[in-house]
Amino acid sequence: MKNLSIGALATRTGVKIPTIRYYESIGLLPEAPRTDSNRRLYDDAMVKRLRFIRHARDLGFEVEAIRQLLTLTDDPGQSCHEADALAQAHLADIESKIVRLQALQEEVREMVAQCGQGQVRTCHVIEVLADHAHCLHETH
Amino acid sequence: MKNLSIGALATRTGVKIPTIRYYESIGLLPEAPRTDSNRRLYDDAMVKRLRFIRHARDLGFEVEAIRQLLTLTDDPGQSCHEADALAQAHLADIESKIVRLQALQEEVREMVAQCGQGQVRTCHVIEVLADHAHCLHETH
DNA sequence: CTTGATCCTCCAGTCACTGGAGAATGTACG
DNA sequence: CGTACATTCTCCAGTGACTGGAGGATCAAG
Repeated sequence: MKNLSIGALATRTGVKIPTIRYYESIGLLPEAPRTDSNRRLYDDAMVKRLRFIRHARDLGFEVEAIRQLLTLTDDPGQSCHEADALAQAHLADIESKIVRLQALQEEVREMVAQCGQGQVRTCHVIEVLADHAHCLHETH
Repeated sequence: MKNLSIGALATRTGVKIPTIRYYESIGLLPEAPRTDSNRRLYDDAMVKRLRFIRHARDLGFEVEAIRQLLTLTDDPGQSCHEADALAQAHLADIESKIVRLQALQEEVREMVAQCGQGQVRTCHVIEVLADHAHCLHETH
């Protein structure tokens, strides 16, 4: 699909209009071409890019990390050295997030199971998520 | 360990001192007891609670969600009805995050593998993460 | 051609921190 | 015991990532 308005882009991605303009202003999205009357135009490629940004933000990645990931995809001929190091760092980060989410999931499930027996009794979500063993690459 | 200073708590959890005070100010941490000279005192329970908060924030949960999760654990006798609904909602959210992280992981891995052959060639991180099928419970 | 929806820019507000100023307190060494 | 350096205190201003309102232009339908 070509020539989407900013509103159409917003409904297709779940990203609010002011946020889309904000992403453009900080360079996460390229400057959109405009109509004669100065309105922004988007296409399917932008829908995909914006959905990617939205998911990554929702998963706790900050804008700078997303910018790096996007550079990786925007610049297919770039040197492998930098790209690889960057990708490895992000992989470690992703792995750590998955492990901690799974621990959290397990604990909430257990809590719900106990709940089925009448009351939320002993909950140790905190103990599990606080476990330092789940911090794979962090320095604290 | 008892009677930790705010600095000791900060180094044990990786959370900065002003952030700890901020969490107290918004009620995520209880008001810490003070020494005669007005300095905050913490114990191991607070180390665990704070590590939990840090991980959850890092995983993209917002403060309100964390507050709810903490209420679940703080209040073991609470009614099951509310707690269960709340926990189910958080479980769906966690599941969705895991799925999207795994898709991202897969794609970055593939990108790195291609990288081993010389260059970052065709990268479709965006396509995968942008896939609407990965949005399990969201309305967009 | 009017009416309502959508868009524009600009700018102020919110959430979740982050850090500096200035003052008080603690700790360590000569 | 004093003095020097570290740590803490409160208050307040700044940052990152949005979020939303004001005021005005433009578009699409009837």
